Amino acid sequence: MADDADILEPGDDLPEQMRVRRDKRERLLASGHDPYPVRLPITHTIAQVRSAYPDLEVDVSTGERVGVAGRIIFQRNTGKLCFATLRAGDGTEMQAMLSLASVGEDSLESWKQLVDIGDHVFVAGEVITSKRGELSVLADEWRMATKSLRPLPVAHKPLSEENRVRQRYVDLIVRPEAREMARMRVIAEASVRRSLAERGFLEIETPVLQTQQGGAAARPFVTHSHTLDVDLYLRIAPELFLKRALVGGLERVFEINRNFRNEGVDSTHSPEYVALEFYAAYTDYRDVARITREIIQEAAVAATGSLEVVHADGRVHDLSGDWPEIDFFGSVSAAVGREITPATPVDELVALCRAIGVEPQAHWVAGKYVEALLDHYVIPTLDRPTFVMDYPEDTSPLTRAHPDRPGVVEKWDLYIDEYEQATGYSELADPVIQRERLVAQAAQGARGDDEAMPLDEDFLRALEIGMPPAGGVGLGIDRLLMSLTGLGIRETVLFPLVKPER
RNA sequence: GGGUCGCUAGCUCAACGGUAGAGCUGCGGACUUUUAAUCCGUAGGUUCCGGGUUCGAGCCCCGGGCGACCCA
Repeated sequence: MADDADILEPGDDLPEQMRVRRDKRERLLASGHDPYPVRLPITHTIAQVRSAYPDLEVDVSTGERVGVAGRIIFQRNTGKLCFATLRAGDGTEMQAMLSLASVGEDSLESWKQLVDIGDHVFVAGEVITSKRGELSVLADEWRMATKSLRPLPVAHKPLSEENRVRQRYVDLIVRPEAREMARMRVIAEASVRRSLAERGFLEIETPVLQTQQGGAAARPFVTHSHTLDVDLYLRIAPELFLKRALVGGLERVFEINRNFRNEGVDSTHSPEYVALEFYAAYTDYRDVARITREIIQEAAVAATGSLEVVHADGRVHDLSGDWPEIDFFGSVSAAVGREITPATPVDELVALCRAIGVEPQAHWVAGKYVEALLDHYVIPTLDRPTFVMDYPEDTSPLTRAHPDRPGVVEKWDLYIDEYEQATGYSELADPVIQRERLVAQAAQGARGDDEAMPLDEDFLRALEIGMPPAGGVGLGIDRLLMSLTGLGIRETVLFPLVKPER
C-alpha cells in the first residue's frame, strides 16, 4: 500500500505537514523524550476531575494537583500562555493551560514547537478555572503521550461521506455523531439481550462455517476446508441450528448473529450484517410479534430515551403503543382494485407486475409476484410500524400453513420506515411437509434459482425427532439502528465493507 | 446491470479550453485568559489513472478506477 511506503521511506515526496510531524517525532527522540511512552503518571481521568469540580467559580485555584491525558482537539497559543482542549475516549473534554510561570521557558517553548492537534498528551498540574470559567489543568509538567504523524481534517467542516466510511478512526475523532452511533449500537444490543433474558431466552452460538447453506434464500459466500477437503458456506442464517436446539429441549433460544450474503452492496444492503433470531416453544407468530414489538420499544427507550425517535433529518417517528396489522393479500387486493388470492393465476399476476414496470424472473413463483405488488403499492403508504400478516406459502417453505386459508402461511413482516425490520413465523414442525417443501425448493435450484436451498438431511432428521410448536423471529440489528436514527447502514456499521482504494 | 453526477493542496471547496486559487490546517513572527483565539508574513499541487483532440486540457473525447444518487 502507498501508505506503507510513506512510513518506510519518509522522503521529500511526503506532504509538508507529514514531514513536519515526522521531524517533531525525531526531535522528541533526539532530546531523550519517548514520543510513544507506554506508561504515564496519570492520577485521574478527565471525567473524574470534571465530576469532582462540577461548579467552580471563575478564576479559582483548587490546590489539587492531577495528572491527566487526552487527545488535543483544539489549540490556542498566545505568547506566554497556551491553551489546549484535551478529549478522552469517553468524550469528556478538559482544557490544559501552560503558562511561562507554571512550566518555565524551555518546556513552554518545546510545547509550542512539538505539539500538534491530534497528539495525545499528558499534563500534570493544579486544577483551576480560567478567567472565562473553563475548568483547566494549569500544567507544571507535560509529556508527549502519542505523536500523531498525520494532520486531522478540519474539525468544523464535515468530512466527505467516503472518507467518513473509509477512515472511520478519523470520523470518530472529528464527528460526535459517529461516536454516538457506536455507543448507541452497544446500548441497543444490550437492551435486546436484556429484553430476551428477562423473557427466559438463552443466548446460544451456532456455526458460521456450514457444510450446507440453509435457513434463508440468499447466495452464500463459499470457502474451502483443506483438512476436510469440502467446500464450506458462510452462514446466510442461523435458523436451522436454532431449531435443532429447540428439538433438543432448549425451548427459548436466540442468537445475535453475523450473516453473510453474497449480494448487492448499497445504502441499505451490506454483505455482512447482524441479525437477531429468536425462537420460543409453545408460542405462535402473534405471540412473537408482541415480543418483537416490546424488544424494539425497549431498545428505543434504552438507546434514545424515548418511544418517539428523532431521525437525522429531524422527523419524529412514533414507535409507541400497539402497532397496526394489515393482511398481505387483503392489502394488495385493495391496492390493485381486485381480489388477489393464492389461487390467482400467475399470468394475471405477471400482467399486474408488468404494469408497474416489474419484469418477472423465469423461476418466480406466484407469491413472488404478489410480494412485488405489495412492495410497490402498499409498503410506501405505511406511516407507522406495521405488521403485514399471512404470507403466501410458496415463498415461505419453513412456515406453518394457516389453518383456515389454503396457500397462506402464518408469517408476518414488520415494516418500519418502509424497510423490512423483522419477520416472524409460526414455525413448520411437520417433518413430512417440511421435506416436501424443501424437495420442491431443491428442484427449483436445479432450474437455476441459486437462492434455493439444497436438502439438509440432518435438519430433517432433527425435525423427525420432534420440534415443539414454536414461533420464531428474525430481526435486523443494523436495520434497528437505522430505524432509531434514520441513518444509512454504512453509518450504523462501524467498519462497513468498502472496495479497496487500489 | 442501466442512467446521471462527482473525484483539484492535509481537510472542505473554487477556477469561460489560456499563469491552478480560497478558507481552515502547516511553517515563521507578535501576543499571559483563549474557546473554530486574533493579527502580520509565508509555504503547500502526479487536478483519480491511461490514452486522444488542440498552439494550449482541471475543463473536450475514449477507456479504466473509486464514490454518491436514481432506476431495474
